[in-house]
Amino acid sequence: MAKELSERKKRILHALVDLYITTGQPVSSSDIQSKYLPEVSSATVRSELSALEALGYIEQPHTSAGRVPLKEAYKLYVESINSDGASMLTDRETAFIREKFMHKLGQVENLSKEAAKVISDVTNYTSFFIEKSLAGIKIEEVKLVPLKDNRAIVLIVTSKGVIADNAIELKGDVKQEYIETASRLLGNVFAGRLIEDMDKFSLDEIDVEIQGFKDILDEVLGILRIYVNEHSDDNVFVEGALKMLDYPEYNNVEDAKNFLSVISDKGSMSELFADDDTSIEFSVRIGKEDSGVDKCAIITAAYKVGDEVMGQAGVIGPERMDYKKVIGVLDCMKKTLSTVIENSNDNED
Amino acid sequence: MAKELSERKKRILHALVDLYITTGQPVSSSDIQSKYLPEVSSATVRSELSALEALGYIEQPHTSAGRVPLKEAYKLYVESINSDGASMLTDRETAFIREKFMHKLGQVENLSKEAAKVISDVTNYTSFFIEKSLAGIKIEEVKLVPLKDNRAIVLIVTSKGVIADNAIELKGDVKQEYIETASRLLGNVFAGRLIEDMDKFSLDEIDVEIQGFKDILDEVLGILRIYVNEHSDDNVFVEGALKMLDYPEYNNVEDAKNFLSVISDKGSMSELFADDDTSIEFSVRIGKEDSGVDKCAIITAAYKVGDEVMGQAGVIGPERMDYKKVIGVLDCMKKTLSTVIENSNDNED
DNA sequence: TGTTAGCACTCAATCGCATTGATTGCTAAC
DNA sequence: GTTAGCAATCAATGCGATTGAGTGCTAACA
Repeated sequence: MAKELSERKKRILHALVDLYITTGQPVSSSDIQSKYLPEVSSATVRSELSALEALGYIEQPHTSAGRVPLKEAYKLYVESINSDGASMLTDRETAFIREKFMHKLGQVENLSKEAAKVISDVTNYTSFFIEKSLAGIKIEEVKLVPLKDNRAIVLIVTSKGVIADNAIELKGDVKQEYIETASRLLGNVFAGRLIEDMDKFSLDEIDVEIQGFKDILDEVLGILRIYVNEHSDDNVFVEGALKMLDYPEYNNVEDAKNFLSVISDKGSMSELFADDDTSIEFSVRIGKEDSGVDKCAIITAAYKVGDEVMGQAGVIGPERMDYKKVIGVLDCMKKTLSTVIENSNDNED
Repeated sequence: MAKELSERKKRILHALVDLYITTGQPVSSSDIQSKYLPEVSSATVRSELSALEALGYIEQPHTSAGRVPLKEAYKLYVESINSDGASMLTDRETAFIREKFMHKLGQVENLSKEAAKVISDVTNYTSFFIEKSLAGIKIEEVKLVPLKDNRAIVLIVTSKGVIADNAIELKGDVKQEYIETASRLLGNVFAGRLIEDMDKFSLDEIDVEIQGFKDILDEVLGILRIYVNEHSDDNVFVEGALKMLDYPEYNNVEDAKNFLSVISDKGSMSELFADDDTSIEFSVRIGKEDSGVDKCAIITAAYKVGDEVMGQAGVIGPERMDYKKVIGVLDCMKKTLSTVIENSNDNED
């Protein structure tokens, strides 16, 4: 990438990618000339294309075919879109996204899934949403609720819902008073803490009036730890996985199968994005060889509430995808989601 | 089906299906003759095949090709397997299934999912498990747990876990005594009832000491109803969906896509089996035209605990699938699962 | 009457070959 | 530096010939 390309080369490259994105076919010099550069001849375009090919931006599938963009060409194309800045969605599309979420207030449960669905619906590509599942969830209260037969339930109220999985066994004499003291104590110890910290939290720090309650504190901590371990995997929502099969790039069963198997495995999905730099707003990756989703481009956006990264949303599509639109949708979704979340936080408090 | 086929016709038909299942190619008269009926000539087989074709058991894709079984042929084939009775699994396979579940005791949570996975792993076909989600779940206790700020949580303990989703707002003065009475009352009213009945349960039947508690009873009933509505859909677990793409029947993207879209939609899956007669142990359906999974055979088994149908497990594969093995696996799974469930019930009580 | 060998017939699949058409690279002129 | 013109290239398409697997039919046989 040493030198800057001439302005005309840039225009030709941009035109080529544009055409290739819409048609999926190798682009000929005359296509470019007639639709994008009527002021010069196709022969001129041809010589420019030769140069661009030598520079590694494009290639020919075979001698008598048009040109196809390579990764470097896409990168340049995406850059130019990003710097463009104009809104890339129609009003109708923006409205569609807004509307989908505005009446979803309160049901934060499936927000991520819904977001993935909307992204996929609007873009017509496969989309995903990776939710950092435990980030920022705070314990509000801990209660001990006695049941029959000397059993009790530990009720853990968090900022995002109630955990009340396990019934625990209480030994010996269970007085009302014991329950109350234990409840109060549990509240004191755990309330206000982040649930994700429970993994490395130690009871040694606390030693106020735990005579006789050590067991139960241990048990609750155990429950919390199990919960953290079981839920620490990121939640991955994939929507529209089958849409990829509509694009000719995946028109053979072998590739399709490979794509779907990566896409539907949460493990490999989390992995695929584990090393993403979430400080960057949008990241575009084109043709990550080793990933198993070869021949794909992946656009991701980091979603934050305050400074905390809540998750990543993104789109997986063919390299020749409609980058403008996708980035537009992710951006719109970002704004809409943060409005929704802020509102719902306000409502809750 | 008016007349019984001659013994030789049956043998030939069975041979044809056998061969077709393993090769996937049209079967010729000489194939059958050399591998299954060496005592006659291929010409004889040919005339028998002619007859079988006239009877609608088989057909030729084109004049100069071998024969391919039709639905009726498969049905007969499956019948003969069923009446066969011999165990159709290797010891190794049986052991594999057993082993997978024996150390899963207690984690009844994902049993259905795991079952589907094992079935798919052993058979190498797409498998599914449809779990009647609410069948037989009984409410054991209902408690009201006060939180801060005049809120409270309704804790519903069932035979299969705890429901504690919603915090409700209590109005006015909340005394300890009120909570206790309400808790007791809620227990009296709801304990012992089946959760699936809550949809049509009415409070009118009860009118003991509900002065002042009508509101809270209504609210709890509301929570239960919402729960029933949200969970009344059957849980559908599909495993190995992509395995179908390994078979040449689904070697074109269009069909593959169609298959996957049916398979991955819980709604259409439940629908597909809604009208199944669950009193039959195994049901085999070959080529259900209208279902969207054309060109498939579906084998299902009903899973019961006592008399209650807990779910249906099954396999979806190409019509020419290894019926012996699949039925064997479903049968083995059936036995293994009922052992596991009985044991885990014993442990619990 | 059922079975068999032999042979002609059929037809999908494959191969080879010529044709087409899109597109380029090159060259010579502007 | 740009352009028109032209030969060269090569995937794709179409078409006819060939192949071969497999059948159906017929006549002879047990």
